[in-house]
Amino acid sequence: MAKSFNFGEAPGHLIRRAQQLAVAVFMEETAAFGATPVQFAILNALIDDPGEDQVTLSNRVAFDPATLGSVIGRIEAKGWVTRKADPGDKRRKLLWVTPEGEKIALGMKRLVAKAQLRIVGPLNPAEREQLLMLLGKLIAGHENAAG
Amino acid sequence: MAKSFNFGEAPGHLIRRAQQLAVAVFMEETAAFGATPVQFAILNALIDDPGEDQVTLSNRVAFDPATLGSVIGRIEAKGWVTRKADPGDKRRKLLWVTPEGEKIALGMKRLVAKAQLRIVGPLNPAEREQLLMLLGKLIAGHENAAG
DNA sequence: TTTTTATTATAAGTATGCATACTATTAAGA
DNA sequence: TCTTAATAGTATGCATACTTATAATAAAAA
Repeated sequence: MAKSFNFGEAPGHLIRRAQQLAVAVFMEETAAFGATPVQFAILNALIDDPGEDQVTLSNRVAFDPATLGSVIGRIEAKGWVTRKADPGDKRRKLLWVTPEGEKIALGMKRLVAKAQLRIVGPLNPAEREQLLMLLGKLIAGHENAAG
Repeated sequence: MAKSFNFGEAPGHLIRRAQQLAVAVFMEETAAFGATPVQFAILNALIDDPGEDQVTLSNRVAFDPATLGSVIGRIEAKGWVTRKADPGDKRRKLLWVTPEGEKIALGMKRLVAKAQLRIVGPLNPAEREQLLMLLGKLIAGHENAAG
């Protein structure tokens, strides 16, 4: 039977599936910590650059600012980060990771690395490098086209 | 400064970014129709296999059954699909695309193909094929490991 | 300096995506 | 047959994710 559109092999479909399983593997490996991939990414980014404002952070990790706000609200409620108003610009709220949040991020680090390895597990080393290179090029190409 | 974890180059991060922009391109190309990638996928799948039940469909397109239910609820409200109870098994609800839904799917088809091309636009033909192959292998590997 | 524009954060609305629980129904076993 | 297990679908809760709107503040322009 003639398929009306071969959706199953379309880039969009494959990328969605890959994202699906990447998140699943991450959550499986780090279940003990109760942090999602996004939450870990934020903690991690803030450990590298403490006192960042939400917009700068959202650009750095490629999150929608509105989404980032709600995510930060959740990890703030967990006591992993704190928001403090910038004295120099009262519109801004600067973000810091709490000792508790730092403990979580550090504890997860090894497991996250393991998860990342598991995600590309079905590929051999050469293929892994290829995939990361191609995804990087894909993303860079769209970034340049947009911005 | 030593980064605590090189998240920006991790497979999970790159896959998330790719998914992000793939959806954005899809929505941009097909904005006139008001259907999301998931909604289009469902319409399309049901055109190929009319009268399918929700669980079978959810397996075929790799959607969570609970999510699929709510998605179908929305496109049913739009009048694009209808749910009819299976006389042979009253638990099942069989799905059909309405003429209106078929019109939408057909109208979108060309634009979706264009979007898929745009998604891999930054890559040359050889790289595109490589990427799809690698993603396919990645997904297949995890499917076999899980099920 | 007053008006306009831009920026930052938040809120509201829509749409996935998954886990869990619950109902209805069917199938399997004792 | 009666009980138990499995299945299909729905509902609920949590967590993204983006768009648009709004409020507050800041910066630029008239």
